Amino acid sequence: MADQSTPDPAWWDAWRGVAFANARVLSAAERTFEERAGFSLAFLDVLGRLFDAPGQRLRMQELQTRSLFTHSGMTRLVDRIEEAGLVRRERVPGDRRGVSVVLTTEGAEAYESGLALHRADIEREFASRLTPLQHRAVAEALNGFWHE
Amino acid sequence: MADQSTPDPAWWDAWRGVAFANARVLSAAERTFEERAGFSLAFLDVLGRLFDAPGQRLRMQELQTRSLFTHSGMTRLVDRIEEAGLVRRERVPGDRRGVSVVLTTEGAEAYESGLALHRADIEREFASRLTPLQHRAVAEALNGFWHE
DNA sequence: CGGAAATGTTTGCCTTGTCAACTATTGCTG
DNA sequence: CAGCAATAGTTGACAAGGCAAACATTTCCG
Repeated sequence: MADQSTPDPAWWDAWRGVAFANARVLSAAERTFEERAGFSLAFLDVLGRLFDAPGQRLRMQELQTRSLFTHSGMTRLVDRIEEAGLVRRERVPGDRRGVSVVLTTEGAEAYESGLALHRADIEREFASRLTPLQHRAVAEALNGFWHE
Repeated sequence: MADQSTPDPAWWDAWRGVAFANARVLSAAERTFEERAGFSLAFLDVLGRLFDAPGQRLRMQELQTRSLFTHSGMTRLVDRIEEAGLVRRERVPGDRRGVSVVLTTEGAEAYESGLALHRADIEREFASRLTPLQHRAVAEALNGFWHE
């Protein structure tokens, strides 16, 4: 059996905090985002990766590894974003298997305005509950997770 | 437009850290959990709420607000857990609308062994990457999210 | 008391995401 | 350069979750 004498070490509380904060904040932020922005947070995430990429384009593969979707999930997500006119698929010169996903002008605009909305939501639901000191401590402790 | 001169304040980095850590850790932990434990992390979450509840039972409503599912989602999740024999629905005496979800003996056992597995995964994927000081800092900063 | 509003839960329909299998293309190795 | 493994991406079948409406029961209130 598990060791009952160490019920909740600090790392467990830290993890619970992360899991709960993420779930609560995201579900609050997601609730109204779509109707205000016209698209979902999943779209925003993909648009952001493309926005920050050189040439505002990425291969499907890179999109898959940077965000947390499975292969087929990303195919269909990009399908929907493409239908909305925010990205466009292009053949990769020199590799006929590959596809580049390219941000359109409307996509870039949608991203910028969507991001502003989303940041305001996060500021209200998340940032306002922590002190500046806590912001820095959390950022410093967790920033290893989004590069590796 | 948004103020371009404050690109990424600390609270934004803190939020990105939370969101990314959650996604990465959870997807790594989820990958093999089901085959080892015999049930999903969603099950584990529900079983845990029941395990900690007085009488190891909760109304659907309480289950819904404590975990982060919508109403209809919880109905069907409990359906599946019940099919697996880990919980049982009982009528609430005095309110014929209500249902209590009660942990079975197998459910309690499944929870305890599942939790041990899960904690080992979290220790490996999350805890081992932070210092004890960081554990405490993150726990202290975020623990407001799982009580409110 | 009788009907309207509130509460507790489930159901129907649809969207989203996953897994495994499939097609197409490229790279490696003998 | 033949053949086989690896890479890139899509598809089909299906599971899981969301929203709104439905249903059943209880409470409120004139």
